[in-house]
Amino acid sequence: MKISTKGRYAVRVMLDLALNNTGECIKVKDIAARQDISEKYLEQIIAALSRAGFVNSVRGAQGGYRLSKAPENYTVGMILRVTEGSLAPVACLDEGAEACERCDTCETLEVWRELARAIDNVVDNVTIADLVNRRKKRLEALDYSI
Amino acid sequence: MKISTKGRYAVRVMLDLALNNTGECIKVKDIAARQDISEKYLEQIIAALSRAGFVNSVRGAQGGYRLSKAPENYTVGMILRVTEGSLAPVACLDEGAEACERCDTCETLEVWRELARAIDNVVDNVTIADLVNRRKKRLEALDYSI
DNA sequence: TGTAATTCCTACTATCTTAGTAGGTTTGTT
DNA sequence: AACAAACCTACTAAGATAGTAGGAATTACA
Repeated sequence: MKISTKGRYAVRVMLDLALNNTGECIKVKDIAARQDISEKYLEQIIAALSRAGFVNSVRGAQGGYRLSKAPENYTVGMILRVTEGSLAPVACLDEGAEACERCDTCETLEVWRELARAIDNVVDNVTIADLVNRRKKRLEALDYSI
Repeated sequence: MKISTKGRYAVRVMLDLALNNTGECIKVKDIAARQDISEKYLEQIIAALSRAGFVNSVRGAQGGYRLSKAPENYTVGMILRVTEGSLAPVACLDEGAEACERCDTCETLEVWRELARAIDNVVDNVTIADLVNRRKKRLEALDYSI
């Protein structure tokens, strides 16, 4: 029941892009340095985000990436699903899963359904914009305390 | 983010023990047959439940297993934690995890905390007794429809 | 026009986890 | 004594995870 590094890193990448958005392109190299993640591995992760249309890429020198929409348009759930695949806690609940023959007598399935709902409810209700705001508030609080 | 077979099977085993409780010992062989799980694999799973004190074992011929307490004393969460280990979605939140150095600026950690709470809230609020009752209701509904 | 910087693409790999299998030992009943 | 059960430990095949590696394509800029 762990979220993989891929998923966790992807969320951090999206947050990094939102926090460092100046209108300019942001290079993988810079994200990798800030987030302390291998450049090469990040390349793969951001490629998935790009394929999903979450970021726009600009090739060549001075190229890089930018969020394709404003941060409030991306939920943590969207990002995790793109990088991790389904967030359902059992295969029976994956999209396109064929019903197993125990389904109708399977008392546990209902529990997994509740669990899936609870998980979705959290990750689909936090956006990258929320994380940006929390970060800002945290920094403000820090300022006052000095 | 999947629950392993071990955890899922463990819940089914506990439910099976609750449903088939006649006061007599229940043999692994019978559970395996009813649940359609390999006997040898089940042995390992039930051994974990036994070590945790969830079931009592009786060795020798006519031996087997029994729930050590009434079904309402076992939550799905307890069972999953015994067989799966921590249900926390990231290692940072595992019991006894040392704080990583990014913790204080890690906006995502708070999301994982919410997620952990949501997961716990589901699995810690469903007991084996609940599953037994749901099964009974389902069977009754079936009876009436005939 | 050349060169450096960047994304893009594909393959490879080492390690860990999962989901079992296998074989034997101990304990208790009949 | 024979049998049936739990108990114990080691092994293993397949897959997932978390990267590494190397180069090709594209573009800005000198």
